[in-house]
Amino acid sequence: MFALVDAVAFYASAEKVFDPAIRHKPVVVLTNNDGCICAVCPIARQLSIPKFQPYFKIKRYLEHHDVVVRSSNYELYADLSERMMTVIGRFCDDHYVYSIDESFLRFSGFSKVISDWADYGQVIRRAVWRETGLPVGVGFGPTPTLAKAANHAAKKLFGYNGVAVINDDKSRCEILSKMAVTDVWGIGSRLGNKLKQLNIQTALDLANQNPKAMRRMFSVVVERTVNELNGVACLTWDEVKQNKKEIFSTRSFGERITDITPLKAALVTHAAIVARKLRRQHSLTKRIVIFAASSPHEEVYYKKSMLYDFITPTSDTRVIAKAVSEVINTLYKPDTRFYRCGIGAIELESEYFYQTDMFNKSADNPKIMTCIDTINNRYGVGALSIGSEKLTQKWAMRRAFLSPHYTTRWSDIPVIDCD
DNA sequence: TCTGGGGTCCTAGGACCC
DNA sequence: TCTGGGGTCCTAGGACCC
Repeated sequence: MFALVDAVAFYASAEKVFDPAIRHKPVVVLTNNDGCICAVCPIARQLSIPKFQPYFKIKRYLEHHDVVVRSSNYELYADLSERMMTVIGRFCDDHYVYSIDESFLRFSGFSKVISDWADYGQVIRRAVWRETGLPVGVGFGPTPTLAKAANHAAKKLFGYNGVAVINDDKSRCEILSKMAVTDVWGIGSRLGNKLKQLNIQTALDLANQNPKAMRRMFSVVVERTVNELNGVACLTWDEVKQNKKEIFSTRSFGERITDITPLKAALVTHAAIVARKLRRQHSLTKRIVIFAASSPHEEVYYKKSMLYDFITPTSDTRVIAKAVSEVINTLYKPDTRFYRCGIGAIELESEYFYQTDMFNKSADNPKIMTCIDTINNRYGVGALSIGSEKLTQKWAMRRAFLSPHYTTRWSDIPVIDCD
């Protein structure tokens, strides 16, 4: 049995945890640079606020309906996420954090102990609520795709109260028949449109297709989805937990940049983020892509990207930052209004099977990196960083509606006034 | 006045080489 | 006279997810 646990409108719910005044109000959270709406709480959802619309386009509508608007407080969300995942982890024998607010759980042998999965789901919900103040939905299913579907039912369909279980054909058909095909994990709007032309409307319609025919018409991914919807496991636990094959860090700037110094500072910061992510999954990269670009909405669009190959694969922040120094002059173009930049590690290999080079000594120093990671894990990311990250903060993101860092900054800790 | 997220994986098509 | 294969690498863009 698998389960998928995720938070209801995570960012918006996180904003409500330490701010009782907005708990019963419509709340939305914006993406980086206050660009788009990315989270809509259930109360705000009733106002049919669309996700991923540019904020400035619906600003007036939000004001008119007295909607509380917040910038992304990533420091707060990351910390609450970690607490939430720690609680969830207690209830299964293995779990995999799939994104900041969702986690796959695996239960092997639990069926002998647990007679009622729905009850068990409520136990998990109550524990997370009690210990973090976050509302979560829980979906159980015999395959990861069905667990995802049950999770959808738990949160969106009437009568489930936050927990749904698929454990026989009746519950499976019941839930899948009420789900649109585009609510299935892996079926987006494009595939959805094509499927609708074949009169495949609901998730159950899709489940009833011939898997081989689906493969011929679409892809092996759709075939796998059909099988999974029928309880035939195609994604093994190891595949669900697989390491990333590419790791990117990209960001748009708070304001357009024309100087080379802030561009370099931003890219070195991305180098540090990518290297940290690589180390976390015990990977090294042989090749990275470094890019900078103007806004695609600009009249003349400028984008330059460069590949950089390392002689020996690396996950060392300093080595990747040095690559930035080497290419920055080629990337930079004077009088260009840079809008975003980033770095991606695109050819990864495991650090456990590292092949040394006979003629070139690796510049990596794992001990220094481990030391930096340990300090940053304890005192916060950025406590220790590469000097050129700090050259300037001119590129920092815009966050006009930022809430306090309640859990990660001493000065922001909530105070209860007892008078 | 002007504003438009970020991450991962996959594939089609072009360039180049033998 | 005219025809014409197959592999690798790179890039851009599509698709999906949250």
